[in-house]
Amino acid sequence: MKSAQAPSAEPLSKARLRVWLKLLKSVNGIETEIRRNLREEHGTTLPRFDVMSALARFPDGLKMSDLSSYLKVSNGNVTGIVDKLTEEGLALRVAVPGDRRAQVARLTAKGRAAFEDLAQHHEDWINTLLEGLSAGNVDALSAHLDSILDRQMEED
Amino acid sequence: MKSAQAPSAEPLSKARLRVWLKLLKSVNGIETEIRRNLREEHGTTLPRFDVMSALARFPDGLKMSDLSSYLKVSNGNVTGIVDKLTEEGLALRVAVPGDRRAQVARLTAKGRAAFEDLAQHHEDWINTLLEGLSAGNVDALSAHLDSILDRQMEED
DNA sequence: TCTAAATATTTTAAGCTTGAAATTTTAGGG
DNA sequence: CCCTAAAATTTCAAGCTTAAAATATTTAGA
Repeated sequence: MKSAQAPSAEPLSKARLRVWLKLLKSVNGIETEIRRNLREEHGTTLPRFDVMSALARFPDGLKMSDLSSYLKVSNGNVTGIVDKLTEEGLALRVAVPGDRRAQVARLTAKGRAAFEDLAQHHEDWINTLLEGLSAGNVDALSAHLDSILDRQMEED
Repeated sequence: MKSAQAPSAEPLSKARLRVWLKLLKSVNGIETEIRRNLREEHGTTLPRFDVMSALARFPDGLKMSDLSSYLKVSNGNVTGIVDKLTEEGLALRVAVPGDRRAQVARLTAKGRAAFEDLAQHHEDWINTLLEGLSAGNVDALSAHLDSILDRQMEED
């Protein structure tokens, strides 16, 4: 007895490769535009925005190591970015009582205000860039991404 | 008379922002794994793979400027990468007859062989990373990405 | 022919990113 | 108490990336 599925002209691995390239192109296009907006309209960068965004979610601050694992970047990376934000008065480091190795990074009031402004514009940019997606499209796309993300959870 | 659409607890812009973050997470997760495989198993990097991949598609070679616009990166960027590939005997620059400003970058035989090996592994890695997507999922996801990409075409 | 603008590429400075090494501090076993 | 391992962070070297400046060449117009 034959297989239930029709023979495909293209193996599934090729179709997956093709959709991967399309995924990459979509994300890179949006990311390039966001970086351009951040630079030209706000004189900042995406890594800085990402760090500020993480710190905004944790008003009590985040240990440097928690910040880097949250953002999935190296420890050394966040060191430099927090250094710069601190020089500009947007963030600060606070000693952790009871552990002199650790420090917690926090946004200053100025940093919070700057982030609120950036975040609103960021949402607007994304809303425009994803104009082609209806509410239904968003849900369907989200479900497909979940099946990719599920696999990533497993491997750690 | 009331609007046909039910009031949503969450505005569409928030839903789009959420799916954008998920898109980013999916792509970054896959990309990190590909970079790790390229580094640990083949001693190379994604930018080098991308350049080799572009050159492999154009056996007669690509002008440096065509290469950078094809890859959507800066001119200066490909200069450095082609320099390194050339030092290693994987690529070479050929003068363009009739225009002494321009040069065409090409893969050497060694470069083509190296790329074939990388490309096969790359397809395998993607096939595994996207294991969660059936053929039908791939097509549906692809359609959604098209509606994002369509918009990117417009703005140039 | 001369020359200004356009084109192709490389160079440069600044910032991002990583993995690995170095530093400081803490924790635990003897 | 001592000493080794683990943990938190920073420093470092190397590579990627960009925008802008510099260089070289070609094109087109006066």
